[in-house]
Amino acid sequence: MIKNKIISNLKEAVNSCDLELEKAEMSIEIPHNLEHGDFSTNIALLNAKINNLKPREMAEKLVAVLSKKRDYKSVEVAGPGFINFKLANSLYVSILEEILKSGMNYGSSDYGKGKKVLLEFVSANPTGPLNVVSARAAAFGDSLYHIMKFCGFEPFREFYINDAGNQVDILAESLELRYRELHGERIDEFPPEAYHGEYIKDLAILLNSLEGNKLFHMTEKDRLKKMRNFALEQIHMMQMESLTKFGVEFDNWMSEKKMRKEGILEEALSYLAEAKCTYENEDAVWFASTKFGDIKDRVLIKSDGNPTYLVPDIAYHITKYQRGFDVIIDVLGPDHHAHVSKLEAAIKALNYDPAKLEIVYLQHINLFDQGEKVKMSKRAGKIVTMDDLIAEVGCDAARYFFLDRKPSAHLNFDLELAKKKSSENPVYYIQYAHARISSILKKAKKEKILPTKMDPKVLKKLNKTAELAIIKKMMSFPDVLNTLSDVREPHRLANYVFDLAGMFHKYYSKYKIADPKHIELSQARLHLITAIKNVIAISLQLMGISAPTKM
RNA sequence: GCCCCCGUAGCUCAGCAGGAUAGAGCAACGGUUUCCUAAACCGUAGGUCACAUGUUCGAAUCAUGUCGGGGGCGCCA
Repeated sequence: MIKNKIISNLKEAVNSCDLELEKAEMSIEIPHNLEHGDFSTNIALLNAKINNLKPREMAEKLVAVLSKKRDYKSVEVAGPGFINFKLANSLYVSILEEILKSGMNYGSSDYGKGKKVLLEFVSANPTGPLNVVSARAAAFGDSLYHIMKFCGFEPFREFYINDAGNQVDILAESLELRYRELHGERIDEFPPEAYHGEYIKDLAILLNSLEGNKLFHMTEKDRLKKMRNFALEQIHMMQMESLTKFGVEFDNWMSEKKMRKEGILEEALSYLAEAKCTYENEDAVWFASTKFGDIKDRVLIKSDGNPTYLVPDIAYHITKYQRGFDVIIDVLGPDHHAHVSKLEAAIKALNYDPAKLEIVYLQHINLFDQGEKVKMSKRAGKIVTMDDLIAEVGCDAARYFFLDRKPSAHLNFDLELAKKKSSENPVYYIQYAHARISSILKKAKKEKILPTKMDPKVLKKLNKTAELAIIKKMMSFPDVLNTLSDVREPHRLANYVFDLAGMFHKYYSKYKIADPKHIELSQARLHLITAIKNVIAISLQLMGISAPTKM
């Protein structure tokens, strides 16, 4: 909003000076150094050449016009040709008023222009409890959903259930073995590819309590089918429960089994055949993906007649396109980037727009406890699950720690730190700022110095550097949200709110906020911290973290 | 061999659609409480932004290459 104002002022000035703009995309920045003003632009550096001027000369011409505006305390040329703006205090006041008026809607916008966005995340195999990578995906996807919604996109959350295919058969067989064990059978060698986790034993016990030995009277085929459906259903419920506990919801659960029943695999295959990019070789059906940028051709139908995982994957993505999304975001784990070349090839082959598909890769997580890396082995069934983690550090800390890092970076998760209730732990530091403000407001209310309405004359009392800096920080909030909804990086919000909380704590310890001796000044400050509280609360809400009023 | 991610303070990491003097937290050291929540604050110290070349008014940021770390490359999913 302020930025737009500056841009239009600049363009006016350019016109009135009879100058030209070669590169219209100048930057309007908030300089790190306060001496460089509140905002700064490089317009003259970018466009001096075309006007046959030196950057500083062009900047001076513009400044001559701009400094007549009332919104700026000063407009100056600096360095190699930057133009630095200092805002008039009245502008700060009007910004603060706007923040307060917007309340919990501050920062929301129509920036996304109602673009329909499909966000697919977690999509863990239904063969076991959710692990920490799924937890990271859940925190990431859910926050991105809320942020994009807040920024005017129309996002849609989807979980793809891989409930068909080979690994599901292995799941059924694993359960069968545990079930037979329960009935006294000795299993000498539990196959290495089977699922070894304790949860399979629990499922066997549960199944046994429901069915007893009835299952042995069925044919093997029927029994395995029963095992499979039972395991899938139970594990799916387990996963949903974990996600609910974590505060993560989905708009749709897409079942591969169901899609297969609807004949969507055959449909996908026939589309590819129609596009003339399949062929047979050695009893298998191949996709000529090299025609579309892949490094080698891929098998679609194995020589045993079964489809590879690629077919349902392509079929699923066809549905994503058919459902009319403008943006399709796949949040994938660290071991999936090899899929994408094949998938993209298929999308090109079928003439869908590959630019609509965006892949976000989440990287690995290493858990550390007491400085030691926690060793996990999926094979031996020794993994830390999402439930373990939540039980250990709590939802708030877990979500914050997952969001604090950019998705593409490996994440070292310090369990000890996440459990700490001190300023070392950033999530407490932020929540504490919120609680502290709540407490001050409560006290001010009791002492009857809490203002009931806004008065610009009162707000003008805010003129300390720290106060203006905080307003400036809050002023950038909508921009931060818009940018991160564009680049899909919620970690920027975590960083932002941490900074804001820090600014508040420092401000608090330096200045008395609610002081009955100075009513007007106190009221102005109470307005200021109310605004801070709102911005912190909004940020935490978007990250799925609670904002306590008392700690 | 090919592909993806990472390399910034002792540690964990921000900053990267190019901008002015590179930031924060932790750890280290030294301080702050008759005062609205000390779950806080202040101060000190700490850097060849892995390296090289290029692009330009300007590079931690972009490009190419090198080195180092992590992960991935089946008619498994």
